[in-house]
Parts: sequence; C-alpha cells; structure tokens
Amino acid sequence: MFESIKKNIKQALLIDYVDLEIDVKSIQLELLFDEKGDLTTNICMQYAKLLSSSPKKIAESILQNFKHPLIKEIQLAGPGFINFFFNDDGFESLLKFQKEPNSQAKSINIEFVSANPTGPLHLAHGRGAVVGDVLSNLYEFNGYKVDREYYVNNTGNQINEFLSSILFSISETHSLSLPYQQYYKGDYIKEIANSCYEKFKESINDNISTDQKNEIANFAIDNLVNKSLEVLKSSNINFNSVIYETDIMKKNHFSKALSVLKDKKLVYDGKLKQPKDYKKTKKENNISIFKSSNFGDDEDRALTKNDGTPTYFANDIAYHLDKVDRGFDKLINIWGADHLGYLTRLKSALKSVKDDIDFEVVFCQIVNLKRNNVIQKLSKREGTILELDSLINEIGTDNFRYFMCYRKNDTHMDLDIDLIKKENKENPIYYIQYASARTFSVLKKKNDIVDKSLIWSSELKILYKKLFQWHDVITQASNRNEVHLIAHYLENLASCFHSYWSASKARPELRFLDDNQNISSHHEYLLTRFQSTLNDGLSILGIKSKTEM
RNA sequence: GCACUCGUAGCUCAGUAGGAUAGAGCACCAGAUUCCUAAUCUGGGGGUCACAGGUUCGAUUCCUGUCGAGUGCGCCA
Repeated sequence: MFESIKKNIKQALLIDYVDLEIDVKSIQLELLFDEKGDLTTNICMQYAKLLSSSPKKIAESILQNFKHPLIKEIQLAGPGFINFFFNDDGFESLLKFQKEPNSQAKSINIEFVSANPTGPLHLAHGRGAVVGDVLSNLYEFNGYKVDREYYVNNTGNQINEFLSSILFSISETHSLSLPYQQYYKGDYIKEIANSCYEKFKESINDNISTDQKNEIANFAIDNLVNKSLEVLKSSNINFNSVIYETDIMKKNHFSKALSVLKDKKLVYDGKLKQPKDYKKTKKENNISIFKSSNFGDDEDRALTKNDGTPTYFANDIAYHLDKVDRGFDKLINIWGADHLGYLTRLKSALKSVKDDIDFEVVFCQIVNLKRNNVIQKLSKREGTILELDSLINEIGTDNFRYFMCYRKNDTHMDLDIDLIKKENKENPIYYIQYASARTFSVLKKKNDIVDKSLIWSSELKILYKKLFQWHDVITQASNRNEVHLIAHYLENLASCFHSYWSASKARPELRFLDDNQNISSHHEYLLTRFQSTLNDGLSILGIKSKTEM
C-alpha cells in the first residue's frame, strides 16, 4: 500500500520534472499520529537541491498531479512536508495488510547468560537473560530458526580457586585441616561443599588425586549450572544447548585458527609487557600474540600463556568457530558491560579467520537496584549481592521479564523494586493487560454480528494506524536488536485502545456493542486483530496476556 | 591516563539513518463516568535536549572541544 503511494508520488514528480531519476525506495513515507495528517513525506526538501528549486515549488507540483484511490486530501505543510489524509478505504486497508511469511528461514545462534560456574546468578545476569530470551523470541517470530545457547567456562584458575574454596569449607566443617585456601565465600559454597562431602567423603583426605579433584570440581560445577538453569527456567528462559569449554577444547579449532592467523601475519611470537600482579611462573618463554592493535584495539593480545596453554581469548575464538562449524547463518552474543573492551579483539580475530562471519554482540548495561528511593550499590565485598532467584521471587516472573527489557539494553537502568511491587496503575503490564481484558469482555458479551459501517473518529483512526505499525516495530527491533521497542509499542497500543474506549463514554455511537449487545463485523475484526497483536507482542516478551483481570 | 557507553521535564525514561510546536509514565493542578470493568479517559503547568563551537535550507540527532556520570583497561575468565 505504501509502495503504490510512493509510486504515485514519483509519477506526480515526473510530470513537471521529466528528467528526474528517482528510486521509489528512496522516498520516505511515514505515518503521522496527530491532526497534521495520516502520512507524510519530506521528498520535496530532499530533492530541492538536486532540482535547484524550492521545496514548496516542488510540493505544488506534486499537489497538483498526485492522485491515489486511498488518499482523499494532500496538503503542503511546514517547511515543505507533504501530508496525506486517508479516505475510509485507506484506513480499512491498513488492517488488510498481512505479514508475508519469511521464505528463507535462516538459522541463528543466540548465546546469553553464560555465567561463570563459580557462583549463583545475580541481578546483572537477569538483564542479559531476559534480553537474550526476548530477542530469541523475536527472531523466531520473524521466522528464524533460533538456537539458545548457554556456555560454561569450566577451565582456568577460577575453577581451581572454586574447588579450593569447596575443599576449604569441607575441611573447616569437618575439622580436617586440609591445605586449601578460601577464595569464594558465601552460603552457596557451604551447600555445595556439603553435597560434595556426601558424595566424595571416602576420597577426601590429605592426598586427593588429580582425577578425584576433577571429579569433585565437575560435580560442583554441574550442581551450580543446573541450579542456574533451574532459576532461569522458572522464568520461562530455556536453552537448546549448554556447551562446556572443555568439550570445545577437544575439537582443536584453535590450532586451525592459529595457522590461518599466522598465514595472514596477524600472529607473532614474542613478549608482552608484564601484567600487574604477575606472581606466577616467571619463565621468559615467548607467547603467541594476536595483532589486535591492527584493528583498533589498545594493544596486542596474548593467545597463549607462558606455560603454552591457550588463554581465555584463544578458547573463545575456538568456541565461536565451533558455532560457525555447526552451520549457523548468524551469531549473536549477549554480553554485560564489563566485556565492552573485549569486543574489538574477538570480532577482529573471528573476521580474520572467517571474513563472512555474521557476528553481533548486544551489550546490556549495569542494573542498579533501587529500594526506598535509594540506589543500592551491589557488591560482593559489601555482602549486598542479590541473587537472581530471590529477586524473581520478590517481584514475580512477569515483572521481572517486563522491567528487564523495557529500557534500551545499552543504557544504565535503575530497577525500582518498590514501584514494581505496587502492582497498580503505575505498572505498565497491568495497563496493557487491562486493555486485553476489555476486548475479551466485549466479545464475550456480544450477541449477534451485524453489518454496520464504522464511524471514523480520530481515536479510531489512530488505533488503526498504530496496529498497522506493528510490523515496522518488529522489523526495526530485530534489525537493531532492541527489544525495548516492543515493550514501548505495546504500552502505546494499549493507550490508543483505552482512548478509543473512553471516547465512547461521550459518544455512545462509537461503542463496540449497541443497545442489543450486537457488534458490527468491522468492530469484531478490529478487536480480534488488536488481541492478536497484543498477544504476539506479549508472547515475544514472554508474558501471558489476560482474558480477564 | 586511554577506550567504550551515556548526559533529554521535579523523578524514571522514550525519541533522533538531520525535519514541523521535543514525547510518555509517575508526581502536581483541573475535569469526565446511569454505560462494554475507574487497574480508564480528557485538559493544564513544567524543557537552554549538559556547555561551547563547526557542518547546512534546517542540529536534541552528525563532527570537534569542555564539563559531568558509569564501565573496562591481565600471559583472569
């Protein structure tokens, strides 16, 4: 419909400007939601320079020559905008528009949460979890085949320290005086330590074999990972695959990647300046270094450690190449703000190995918790860490999901616990669900469907235009990986509906049901269309729409 | 110090591939309701879009600088 209007704009222009070369796609035609009109284009201002003419003169030409069966009036406005007004057919055709099914089903891997398996999930993970899940829903809605992935970094020092902390706890509880240090604290360590002791008490002594240690560590890691997955599952966040770093390492992707990078002269053997707090092996071995400074990184980055083992960076390259091997067309990672500086190095390394890789990262900024109007600084040291589990229990799944994705993902956010818990009109979810409930109420009470034409009040026009906008919203949300657009649209859509509803208080002829509780076929279609749009939007957010309050 | 993200109403935040009078919710003020659920609606006050330059028909949006906030800056993961 927009296309045919654009085509007619072009034709109108060509009458006075015969030589003008103009691509229909370049014509911007946007919906208006106020009394200025229904559609607008700025084409006259765009082409003023090229045609060496004033916008208003060009506009006059269009005004004179433009015709379209769905447009009843066009006006010149402001500095050179052309505004269009729909006729009744024009408005009705807005809801005839149907989304075309996506024929080329692409596959996409979305990796999110991927928390270190050394502690329970907390607030910061919550935002990434919801954004990742909602983004997955969105891509699925758009016809993609989505794989939701959770990655477990079960190697490295952190695991040694984790295990040491568990053994320390066991030693303390059972007065065994084993030689282990405490790195991680907290009740969860004690709990895991107890489970480990129950299972492995036979072999826990002064001299635990390496194999036994690995077994204990793996048991403890699985314990934590499963607990985290359970917490997420309780909010309907589920994963298709859980991938362990150790399994990826076995596949040898890294050595292949290394040789590609070496061929491209992007890797050299050498030394980097000694890192801070460098107390471990002081060997002066050369290490493999990736020239990430070629790609705008601050400095080159180590791929191997002094003892020859791969760094986290190296394993991460391998992990992402494994995703490519598994045949995904597109990769998206959800990362916390603490990884901002890490993107350049990983992306440039991946592009260097495989230049056609479609790899994007969505960053989730810090979430502050606000209680009693005071922002609480959450820190492990202060003991003010809030486990995700208890947050969700406190505010409920729907609130958790909604409030974690109604702000743009890459800006800081204050989560006002007191406001969320109010569960009244200040809470947007209730506002949206109330609109849904109203539609169900009408359809439940209706008697017969009658043939009666619509009265095009300004509120109804806006509601039609808003419903039409849904397709643009999901397109833009997935193009930009911004899920908050959906939440905002739903609030907006609900608001348009409530306005129309209330307008009928003053004008009873606008009501859905007449005196005999009959409904017009147009109204019935409008209501079901509204319901399905609301329902689509809410299910992308992972929230159930209500049929009654 | 360097890099990235950001600075919009009293508060929490949208918006900006450069466009008309910069929006919403909350708070505040004034109204609406025999009615399909008042968990709603309508109207009002409230802004130097941090500041200063630049680019042009036009800048909150792009560029540069300044100030302020946050995050990151390991051969940790």
